[in-house]
Amino acid sequence: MSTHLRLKFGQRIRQLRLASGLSQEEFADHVGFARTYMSRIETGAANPSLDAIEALASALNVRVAELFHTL
Amino acid sequence: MSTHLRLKFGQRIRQLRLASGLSQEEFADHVGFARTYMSRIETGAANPSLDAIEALASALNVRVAELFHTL
DNA sequence: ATGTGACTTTAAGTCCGTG
DNA sequence: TCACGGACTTAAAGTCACA
Repeated sequence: MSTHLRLKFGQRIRQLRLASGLSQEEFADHVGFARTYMSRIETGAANPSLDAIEALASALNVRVAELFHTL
Repeated sequence: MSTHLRLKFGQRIRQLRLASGLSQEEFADHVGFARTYMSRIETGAANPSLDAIEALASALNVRVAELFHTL
């Protein structure tokens, strides 16, 4: 039940989102997610599906594998 | 709505599961999933969560990033 | 040994708000 | 601008029967 990965994943998403210069809400709109859901993803509270992970990677212009390289 | 990734992900899981010499049912037991759910994952019908993906990687003794390297 | 349909239970994901 | 909560709605997760 390790929430490690969710936490690290969220931190990674935030890192890349900040690098893109977007606010959480702007980015959420871009991905097509609710802003509250983006918050929960970045804080590690959410457990996103593969489709959701793919949407995040796509919005960040990186491949899914790159989201996990550092973890 | 691209199911591409789910399909490719399922194929990758099946590839690694077969390489380990386990049947779908044996592997499902090892991961802690229902056999029918494993079938859906491998066929791309299921949209597994990050926690589920982590459990699969763990059972296969690979890092999550490795599951996505080839996709 | 695997895929699928029909089903129930749990959690993902949305939308309203607050500090 | 973001974290967090409550009350939703939709889909993931798991069970069972059958081909």
